[in-house]
Amino acid sequence: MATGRTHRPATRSRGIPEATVARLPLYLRALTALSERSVPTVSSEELAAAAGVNSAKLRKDFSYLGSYGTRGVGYDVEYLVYQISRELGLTQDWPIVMVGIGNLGAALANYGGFASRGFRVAALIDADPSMVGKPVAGIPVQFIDDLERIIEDNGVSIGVIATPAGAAQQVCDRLVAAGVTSILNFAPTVLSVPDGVDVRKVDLSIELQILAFHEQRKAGDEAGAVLPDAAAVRAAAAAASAAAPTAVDAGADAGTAAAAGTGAGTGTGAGTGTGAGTGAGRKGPDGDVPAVMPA
Amino acid sequence: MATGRTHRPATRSRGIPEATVARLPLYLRALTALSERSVPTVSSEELAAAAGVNSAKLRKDFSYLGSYGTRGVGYDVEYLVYQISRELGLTQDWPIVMVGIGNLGAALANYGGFASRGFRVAALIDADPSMVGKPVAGIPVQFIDDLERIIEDNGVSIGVIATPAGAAQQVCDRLVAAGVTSILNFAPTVLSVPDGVDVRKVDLSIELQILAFHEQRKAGDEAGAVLPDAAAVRAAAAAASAAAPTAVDAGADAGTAAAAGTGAGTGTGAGTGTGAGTGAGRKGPDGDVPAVMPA
DNA sequence: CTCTGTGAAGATCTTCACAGCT
DNA sequence: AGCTGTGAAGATCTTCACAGAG
Repeated sequence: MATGRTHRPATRSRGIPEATVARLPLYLRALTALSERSVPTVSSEELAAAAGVNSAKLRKDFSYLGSYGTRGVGYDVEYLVYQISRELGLTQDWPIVMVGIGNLGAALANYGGFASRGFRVAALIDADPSMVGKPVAGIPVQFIDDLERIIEDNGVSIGVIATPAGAAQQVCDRLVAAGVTSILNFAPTVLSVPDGVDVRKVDLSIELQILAFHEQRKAGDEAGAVLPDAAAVRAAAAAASAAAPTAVDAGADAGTAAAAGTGAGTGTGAGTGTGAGTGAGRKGPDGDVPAVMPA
Repeated sequence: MATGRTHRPATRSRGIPEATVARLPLYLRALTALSERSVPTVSSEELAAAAGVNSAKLRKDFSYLGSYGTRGVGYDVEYLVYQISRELGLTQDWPIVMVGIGNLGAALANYGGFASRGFRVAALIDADPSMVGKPVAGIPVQFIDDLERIIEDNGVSIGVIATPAGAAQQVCDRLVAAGVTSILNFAPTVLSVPDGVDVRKVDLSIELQILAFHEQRKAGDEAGAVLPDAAAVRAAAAAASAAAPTAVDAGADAGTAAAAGTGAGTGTGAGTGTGAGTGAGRKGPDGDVPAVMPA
C-alpha cells in the first residue's frame, strides 16, 4: 500500500478469479519441480507448458497477483514459488481432520502429499469403535464422539469427509457446528452448509461418467458418418414417451448395439446399494481436478 | 417433438456444453435416489435442489438434451434417468483397467461406485511383482508386462492411472499405444497425450490448496479491517527478491520430498473428480492427491 | 394457474495481439 | 530483440424473465 505504483488500479488483490485460483496449485507444482532442479528462471511459455496451460492464460493469471516477472527475461522461480504459496495461504500450517477412515480415508491418510503443502493431519476420526486406537498412517484413529473436542483443541478449520454417503451430511453438520469452515467431500452426496462455509467435492464416479460421454461420442464418430442423429432418435423417443424406451434405445446407440440389449431396465436403480456418482459442488468456474500421489 | 418448432437451430444435439455434461452425473444421481423411493415425477425446482444447482440452470441443461419435461407437471423420473444414462453412454458396458494398485489404487478398486454405473473393472495392473496374483477387491492383480494384451483382450478404452507421479507418463503412453482413448489420472503430473485422447485429473492436494486460499481470505476478513495489505507485503517481498525465499520454500515443498521417497512401490492416492464447471478435459497440471469415494 | 423451455442479458473465462519495459 | 503485462475481442456459462403448453 504505501509505496506501490500509484497508477495501479489500487490493489486488485481482492478479486482473483476462481478459475485463476484453481490453477495456482498447478503452477506451484510445476515451479516446485523447477526449483528442485535448481532452475533459476522460466519464461511464461516454458512454465505454461510444464503446467499444461497456454502462456497467455498463465500471464493473465499472474497479472492478478501482481507484476512478478521481468520483461525480456521471465520469472524468478524461487520468488514465484514464494508468492504463490503465500497467495494460497500455504505459508501457514493448516491442521485438518479426516472423518471416515475406510478404504478411501486410509488411502488418503497415507498419501504424503498433504504435509508437503502446509497441511497437517491433526486427527483421523471414525464412527466404528473397532477402529478406534488403531494407527493409520501412524496416527491413531479417534472416536467420533470426540469430534467437537478434537476440532477445538487443534484449531481445525478444514475437514475432509470420507464417510459413506449416508453419514456425510450429519458429519458435515457437526464439523460446521464445531467451527470448520472448509470441507472437502468425498462422499457422493450434496452437502448443504450455511453461508460462509466452502465445500469442494471429489467424485470418481462422476469423472468416469464424463469420460464415458466423450468416449461414446468418439465411437459414434469413427463408426461411420456423423452420429446417426440424436435429434431424430430423440424425437422418436419423445413421441414414444415413457412408453417404449427399449426401441429407442437400440436405435440411439446404433453403433453400440450391445448396449441396446440392456435398454430395458436401465438406470432405474436396480437397487444398487451405494450411490454412484457424485456431484461437484462448486461455485463458479472451475474445471479442474486434483491428482493423487504415490504413497 | 418430431413436430418440433422448425425454427430451431437444426439439431443442436452435437453441442452439449461441457459444463452441462459435467452436471449430468449429478442429475443422474439425484434422479436415481428419487427412483429408488419410487417418486414418479419431479419439478425442476425439486430436482435442482437435490442436485445442488439452481432450477434455471437445470432446465437450461435439460433443454440441450431435448424436451423431456411436461409443462405444469415436471419430469418423469424413470424416463429422465433413462435419457441421461443414454446420453452419458452408461447404457453400455465400459470395461476399465486400473494401473497402480497401491493404497489409492486399492481403495479405488474397492469402491463400489463403479459397477453401479456401467463401469466394470476388467483388470488391475501393477509393476510390483510381489503384488501380482494377489486379489484386490476380488480381482487378482496382473503384471504390467501384460498391459497391452489385457487391454486388447478386454476391449478396454478407459484407463485409470494411480501410479506414482514418476511412472504416470510412461504408463499413459503404453495405455494410449494399446488403444485406450480416455484416461483418469490420479498421479500428480501433467500427462501429454495425442489428440483424440481425453484426460481428466483428480488431485486431492489441489483441492485442499483451493480451500486453503478461501479459508485464508475468511480469516483475513473477519480478523479486522481489510487484509493486512497484500500490496505492501508484495512490495517488500519484491525488494527482497530472490533473496530470502528459502525459508518459505522449505515449507512449501517439504512434503513433496517425503512423497517422493515412497515412490517405490505402487501408486497410491485416491481421489476423484472434480471440477466441474468449465474446463473439460485438460491436460494437466499437477496436483497432489486425489480423493476417493466411500468404500 | 403451474411449471417447462428458451431468447436475451449479464457474468466469467479465454485468447488475441501488441505496447512497453529490460 | 525478448518477453511480460494487459486492454479488448471472443467464447462460454449463468441467470433472468416470460411466452406458452398442459
